[in-house]
Amino acid sequence: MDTQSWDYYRTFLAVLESGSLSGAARRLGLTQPTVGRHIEALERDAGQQLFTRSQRGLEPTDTARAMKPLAEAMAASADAMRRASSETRDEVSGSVRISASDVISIEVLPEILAPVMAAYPRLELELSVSDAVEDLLNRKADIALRLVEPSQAALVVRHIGNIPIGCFARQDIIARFGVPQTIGDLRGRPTIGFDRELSYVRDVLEAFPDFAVPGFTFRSDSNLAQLAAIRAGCGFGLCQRPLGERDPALTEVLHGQIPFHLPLWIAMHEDLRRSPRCRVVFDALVKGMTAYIGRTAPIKAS
Amino acid sequence: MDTQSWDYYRTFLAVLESGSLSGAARRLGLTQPTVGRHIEALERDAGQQLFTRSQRGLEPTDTARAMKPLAEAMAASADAMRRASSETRDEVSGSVRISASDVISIEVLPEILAPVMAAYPRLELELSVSDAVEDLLNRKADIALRLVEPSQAALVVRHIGNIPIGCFARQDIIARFGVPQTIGDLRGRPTIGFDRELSYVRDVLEAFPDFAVPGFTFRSDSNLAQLAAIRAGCGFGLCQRPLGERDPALTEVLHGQIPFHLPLWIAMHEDLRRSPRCRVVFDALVKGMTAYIGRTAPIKAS
DNA sequence: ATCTCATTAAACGGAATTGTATAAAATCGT
DNA sequence: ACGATTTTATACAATTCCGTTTAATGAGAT
Repeated sequence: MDTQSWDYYRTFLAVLESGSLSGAARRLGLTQPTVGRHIEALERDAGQQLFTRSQRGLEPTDTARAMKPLAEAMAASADAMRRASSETRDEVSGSVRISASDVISIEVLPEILAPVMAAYPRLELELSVSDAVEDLLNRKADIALRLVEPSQAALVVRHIGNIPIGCFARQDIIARFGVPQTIGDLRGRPTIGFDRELSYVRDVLEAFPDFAVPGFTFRSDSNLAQLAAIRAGCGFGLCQRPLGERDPALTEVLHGQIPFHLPLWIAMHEDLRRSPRCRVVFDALVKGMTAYIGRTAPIKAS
Repeated sequence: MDTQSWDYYRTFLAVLESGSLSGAARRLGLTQPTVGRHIEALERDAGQQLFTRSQRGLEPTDTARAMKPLAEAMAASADAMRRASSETRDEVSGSVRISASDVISIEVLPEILAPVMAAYPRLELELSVSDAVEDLLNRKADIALRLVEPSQAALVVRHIGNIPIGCFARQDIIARFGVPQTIGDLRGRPTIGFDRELSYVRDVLEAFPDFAVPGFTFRSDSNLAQLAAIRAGCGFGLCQRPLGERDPALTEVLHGQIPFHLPLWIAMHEDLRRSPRCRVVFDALVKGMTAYIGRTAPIKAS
């Protein structure tokens, strides 16, 4: 019936992720024979092999591969339990796990979170840089900042606003290549953009067919890399307008001609609404991100 | 770091649900001192009490209560792993957990599932009678039959159709009270309906304000109990038309005047699409439920 | 008021799991 | 081609964890 230790599932996941008994043992602080015995027990219970042994590790079978997301869900819940158990009553303490995109995580969140940490010395933060949407479902994060509307029940979501996108370049680039007046002027100038077309880029292009994409001369799918390229003077590129505006070395061009904006949502699991530590961080994020969007000069009517 | 056995979380959940160390020990097949040690270890790690001990059991603290849904999620994932691991490659075997409403579970599913079990002797089925929508998220079920559209990502959903609702009564009731010609005629006759207004009933009434609800003379929130009442001759009542039609003792009245129907959806987690055992059951359910809806005579245009 | 039945808490012996040590095999690099 | 460094698999010793037993405490019923 219930004759199976949950710990076996943990070592199962470690084996799956590390690819070998020895690697899993190192990660878990166990020994290789112990890990081997756990897998053995699981296979005995399942009535079939879960891994094909070889000399360079263990290859999972189809069954084991099908079990992986479940094991990951268990791990996420276990981590969330540790976080929840670290919270003391009526005091902001313990750990909060935040999930956000790379640009937001690196360019925006630190300055918002620093005063929170200063105000609550016993608060710990974990920042998961990820765009995976299902983070909150599987409790891989307590709070998520998303650029699409979370379509989940049992979530408390807050629509902060839309992050405007603008086209920026360094002054020396503008001095050398002049100020483009229309999007079409970008052709022939050095531009920074996407490499392979990401799905959301495709969506944007479908929505705005008028926005002719020039052939980018610097291509990367990482928004962070694009931002760094803009700052380094690789050419003209798109980025969130608040980021471009606060960098004194950058100047905006094509003002009002970029029809993109990113809807920003902050979401949290409903169960955490009464959790002081999550509540504090959630409120700080709402306030901070609102200010982040708000300090942008409004787009003048074209 | 990772210094905590996942088994402790299992015993934690058992203590939470049973309310005492002894009860949890009985359920888990452990002993009371062992369970006590597990909780002790968890509290040591959390740095705070999770339960207040008393002589009639353990009362969870707020922190422990906040951890409960996470522990339940772990348990659900662990169960799902056992089910997944029991599946052998290219053979329909192992266990499939189905979630459906009470009426569907009892009146419709058995006849659909019996031939499936006969065809695959090594297949096991678990039937969870529940209306909880988040069943699939937390992997508390492999396949769910729902009467509302599942608004979840990562699900493969199939809209089967709409289950028509009709008004039925036993012949002796009709003989004694006559055939009502309009809904208004139900007033004064014995009727079967809801007790407290359920949320979905409220939604229906909002959608069809013309449908004046008579004061029911037999009230229950259980659709199953209402059906039993109709069959027992308690009066006129609403039920799924396929159910009413196939019962020779019942006769439909007010044909075409009942504006309700229940949209029927069958949903399964995307990960299970390639699982033979789930696939077989899913397909059988789609076929069976389609037939269930389809054999109903269409409502004549009024 | 007393008896009975539950509960938790603590001490001790035993069993099961774990770790250590070693062998065997194969891959990767030189 | 051969050595070095992986890996898994097996035998044995030790520690940890568990179960049994006991005591203590309080609640509920007669």
